Amino acid sequence: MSEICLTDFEKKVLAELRKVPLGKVTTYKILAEKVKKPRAARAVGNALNRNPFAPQIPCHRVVKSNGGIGGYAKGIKVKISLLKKEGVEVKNNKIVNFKKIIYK
DNA sequence: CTATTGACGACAT
DNA sequence: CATGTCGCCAATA
Repeated sequence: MSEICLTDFEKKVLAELRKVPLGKVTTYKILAEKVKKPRAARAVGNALNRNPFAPQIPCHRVVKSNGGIGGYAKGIKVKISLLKKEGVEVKNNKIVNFKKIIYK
């Protein structure tokens, strides 16, 4: 029954996303580099958007390279709430101490 | 195959 | 620091 409904690209992105520890965040660009496609930050965002594993995988821990929140399929508000719940401070749609909690 | 779209990034102004 | 423009990549029609 376990049939792949995702492309290789998406599977790789999700696999790396799982490694992000709680209380930390990563970026679309870093994720793209992890899948050996450093210029595919945009495609990474698309992959997460289409990703059927919404809360199962920490999609909400992915933010923009400049510390911005980015987007979220269920709404940016929910994304911020989840981050705060995990101890990540968010102010004016930006990650506080971004460089200190970023996971590479 | 081409065109369009989108949870992006870097740079210019 | 805010906004606009261009480039980049994968998925979809």
